[in-house]
Amino acid sequence: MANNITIVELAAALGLSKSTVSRAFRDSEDINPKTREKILQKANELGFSPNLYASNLRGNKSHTIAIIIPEFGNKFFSQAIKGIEWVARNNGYHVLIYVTDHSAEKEADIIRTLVNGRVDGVIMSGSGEGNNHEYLKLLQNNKVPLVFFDRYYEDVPTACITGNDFESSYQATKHLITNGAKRIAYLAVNKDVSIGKIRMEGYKKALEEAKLPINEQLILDTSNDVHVNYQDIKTLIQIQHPDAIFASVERLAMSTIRVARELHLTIPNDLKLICFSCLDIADMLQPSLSVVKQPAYEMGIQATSQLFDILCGRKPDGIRNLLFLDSELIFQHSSRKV
Amino acid sequence: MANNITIVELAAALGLSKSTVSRAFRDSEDINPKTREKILQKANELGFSPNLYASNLRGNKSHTIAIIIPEFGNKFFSQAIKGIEWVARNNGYHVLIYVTDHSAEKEADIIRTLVNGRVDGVIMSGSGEGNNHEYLKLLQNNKVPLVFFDRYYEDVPTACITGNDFESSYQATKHLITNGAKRIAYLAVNKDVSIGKIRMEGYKKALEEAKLPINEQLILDTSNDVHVNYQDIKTLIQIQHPDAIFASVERLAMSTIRVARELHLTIPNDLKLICFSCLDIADMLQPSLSVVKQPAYEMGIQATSQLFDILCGRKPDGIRNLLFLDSELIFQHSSRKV
DNA sequence: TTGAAAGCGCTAACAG
DNA sequence: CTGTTAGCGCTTTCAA
Repeated sequence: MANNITIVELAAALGLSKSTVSRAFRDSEDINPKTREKILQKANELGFSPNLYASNLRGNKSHTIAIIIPEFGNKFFSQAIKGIEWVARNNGYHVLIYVTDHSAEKEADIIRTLVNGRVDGVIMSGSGEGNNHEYLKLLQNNKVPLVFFDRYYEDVPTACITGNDFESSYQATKHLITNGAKRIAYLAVNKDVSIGKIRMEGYKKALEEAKLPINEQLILDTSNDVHVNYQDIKTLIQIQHPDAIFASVERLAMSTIRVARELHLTIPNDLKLICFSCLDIADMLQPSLSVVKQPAYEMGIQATSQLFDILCGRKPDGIRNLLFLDSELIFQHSSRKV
Repeated sequence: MANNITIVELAAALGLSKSTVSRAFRDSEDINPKTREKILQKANELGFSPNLYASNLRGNKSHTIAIIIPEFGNKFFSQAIKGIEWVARNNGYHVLIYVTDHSAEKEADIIRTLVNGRVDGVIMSGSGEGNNHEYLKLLQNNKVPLVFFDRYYEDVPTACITGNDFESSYQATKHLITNGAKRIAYLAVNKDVSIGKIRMEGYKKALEEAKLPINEQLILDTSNDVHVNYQDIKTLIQIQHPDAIFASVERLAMSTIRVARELHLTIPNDLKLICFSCLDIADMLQPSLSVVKQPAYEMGIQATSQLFDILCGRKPDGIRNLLFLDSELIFQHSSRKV
């Protein structure tokens, strides 16, 4: 709860006016350095600091940004947030965090709480579902710039930092083919989000190029429920007998490993596996896991830098502007020919 | 940037007074439901929402809490934050996040930015270093309650949710002994923080009970630099030849696995390993990793609930109050007798 | 260089 | 149930 002592009391204690005290806390040069010194010292002594809400109300800005992400817990988002927090702090900004659990509805709710001045900008990885992104207009109407990272909506014109997912998916799939795979299953996340679609297109391109059939039975659209996914993956493997799996996100690969274990299938002998993941211990898994590793931290840094570019007027808002950062392909045992 | 349209304009557009409009947005019952409906509808139409900073300035509260943690990226903190965010949102609160990189100085800096009304409460896992926690008095002076989770400072009287670390460490060490270990090394984090000390005490108790010597050479106080730790662990193993290692945090166990690999030591044959970790794929590692698994999500939930208890006056602030949540001991291959 | 005064947009008595 | 009014604590002209 805000400070008890106010600028008026501080001023009184010093025999000055509140305007002078106020100046001491701004970058104002209209003040005698000695006076400022005296004020700052007294403030420190009395434990005074200017009330944030009064300042913001006058100044009309919050020095706060929001991060909105669909899930929390994998290395990708952890790293990205770390980057975001770092840049924000260096710019004297604070960071609010929101998790949607992949619910577009929650996403919309959150957005609605942000347009009353709470934040100066938003960095978001989209939760997908539906394609009505009207609520994002709220941000625009309130001049709150938005920057996407990783998962963006194609119909929303704004800056966006993402991976070179088409190319990586293509390369990853090609790698599986090179290693002898012929029936490669693709585990998709939400096809409504950019990455759901694009990663799949890379996969399809590799198949086409190798003259392998694109079998829709081998493409599994997954949910956000880990148990449902487990069952679906199990069924897919039992019925379709793929010889390789390309998981578009880490958690699907983990479920795959558990299913394989239950079905007594050996990776990579019976089933090859590769996935998108930022796990730093992929090489310690049994078997070591082949991954497409996105530069998560860098993505966070870039997204936030772009947001500040917009906030500082160095770049315009509301312009579609995609920046692709290269992922690293790390081939280990899980995808290798045996 | 805040909304352009104000409560006054909305009132004008409806031919009402601004107090009536204000009431429509509070839980006030002093308003005709029909009027409220009309107001809310018009507000929606005009894209109005009450300016946050004006409300906060009047109401003297921010509906925001802060999380301060030393590091970011391991499952423990991810899960805890998830719990915190969940409870906060259910209470209509927003969550600011701050990472200190284990720097007590940064921690103090952050605290200083929080006492101007920015937050109503703070949830923190201490970064340790030094034992001058004077800066935390700032919070108390400004009536901003603080709740610790996991890593607390013993000299700060406040609520604290942590694991039953003494018991878990004791059990984990005992387990290593039962499985034949005689020279058990302990990898400590910062001994200034509660967990650094307490986890080590559990380790020592188990040794004493088994009449094994407590060898300070086998206790490694680690830094926050992964490379330095790697070297130190390597040196420890090469010179002291421990037959087991108890790592007090996950990342130290990961470094140990890498060192063992470099030195061609097999786990658990040449070296047994157990550690504190919330990793959900500990069983997929090679070898599967024995862990002390703290209820991270639950800890976040409990810490935040307690904070709200204090905020709502259901509990007093500034009282030392430790709550211990039981960890789960999961023994897998890395610590087993061969 | 400092002070006086007018709000920022909203809330909460109080009166009607 | 609705309107009037007096601030919340600060910033920022404008005048001194």
